[in-house]
Amino acid sequence: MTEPHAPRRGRKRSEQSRLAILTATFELTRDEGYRALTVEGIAARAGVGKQTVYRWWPTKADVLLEALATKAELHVSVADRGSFRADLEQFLRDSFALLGVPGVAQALRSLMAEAQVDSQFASRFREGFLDRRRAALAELLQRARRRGDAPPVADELVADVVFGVIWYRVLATNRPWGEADLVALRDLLTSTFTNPDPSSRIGSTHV
Amino acid sequence: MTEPHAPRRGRKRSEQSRLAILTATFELTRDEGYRALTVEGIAARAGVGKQTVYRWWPTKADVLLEALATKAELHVSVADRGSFRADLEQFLRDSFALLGVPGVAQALRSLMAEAQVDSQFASRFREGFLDRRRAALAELLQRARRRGDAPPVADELVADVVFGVIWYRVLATNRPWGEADLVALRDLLTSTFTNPDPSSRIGSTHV
DNA sequence: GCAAATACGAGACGCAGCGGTTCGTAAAAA
DNA sequence: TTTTTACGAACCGCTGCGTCTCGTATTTGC
Repeated sequence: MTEPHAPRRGRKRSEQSRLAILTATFELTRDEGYRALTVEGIAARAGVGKQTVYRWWPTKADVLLEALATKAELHVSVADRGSFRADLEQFLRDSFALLGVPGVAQALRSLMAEAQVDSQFASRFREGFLDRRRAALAELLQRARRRGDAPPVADELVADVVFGVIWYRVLATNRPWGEADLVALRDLLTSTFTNPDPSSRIGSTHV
Repeated sequence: MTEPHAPRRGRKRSEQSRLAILTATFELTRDEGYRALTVEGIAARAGVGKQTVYRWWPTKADVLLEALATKAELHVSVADRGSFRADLEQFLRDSFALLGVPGVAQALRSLMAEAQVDSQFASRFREGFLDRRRAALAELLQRARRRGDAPPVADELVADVVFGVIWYRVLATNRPWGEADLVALRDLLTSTFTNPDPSSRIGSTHV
């Protein structure tokens, strides 16, 4: 994600400095907030020159993105649990657990905020995080389609609902998660339902 | 929202300057992006002293929040359309239309981003925007409960899904809205469910 | 072993924007 | 008419950005 270099001669990149930068960035964001995160602060805390940060990362948000990947296990289990219902439940459980790790929610909020203001970083954030999560859920859905127990809803909508609810609560409300939330969301997306008014399809703006 | 003053004597607040500031702020954000929005730039464009901005608003985000309320009709229709299904459809239609107004989506993304980084502003953003929208939807849901056609899902979850999907698409994907999105979301939330596995209520962590 | 190449920590630079202050002036109420 | 408040304009010190330049350390190619 950060290695466009393939040096042939000369001193090698210091892995120690790299890790010190990532750790300092993650901890500073967690403890002081993203607003207080500065490149100079990162360098000072990591015992590193500013240029060493600028040499390897385009913005401090990119440092935080990599720090997040390093500090927290972002892997979501895609193990087959027999049914889409169980797979989805585990996916949600993993996601909530990740958000419960100190600093992770803070980092994610900061990254999403930065993505709103820096469109270049937004692309990298999508590729480096958002799209990967979406791909993981898509894998569960494809397996469900094969199995025949996929929800009667477009995959895209399922993903929008899952990630929409999670992100909205993180960004806008900050309500903590409970087991009830998990069950409710799982049940909403794994129930067979019948449309009470099949005639009201597209275009009926009014009653 | 911005009037903590109740002046008794002396020159009155200039309504012309106030509007010039709001217009400049909205247009600068729409055309140049929130990153390029500075208090000095607002003042220059509005033909106003910097202090006139600082006197009435705590941060530039608060100016933008008020500008949004001034420039776009934020009112969501809560007119009774006979069924929750129709009410929800209209709510979504209004929301999509609002997001289609040039500059509005940009402003909302900027405000949400700022709220992630400034917790004081986050409170004001919630009170001044997020909570109002949620209250409007809650009104539709209460009416549906009275009528008996509310969805078989907790009101809070309905709100999380509606706003979650909308915000997630605005913040994370930026996919445009189509009629199909509206129908899909409406149908997801206004269908009768049958849970395929009623025994798996709370607590069944595994299959 | 030596030279070229590259990364390192440290610190300097000019720049932009912040948030606050001080002008002299304009308007509105007592 | 005096007092009070808001106004546009300009200035201040400060912080952080992003770049650049040191002298030094480390690694590969010759």
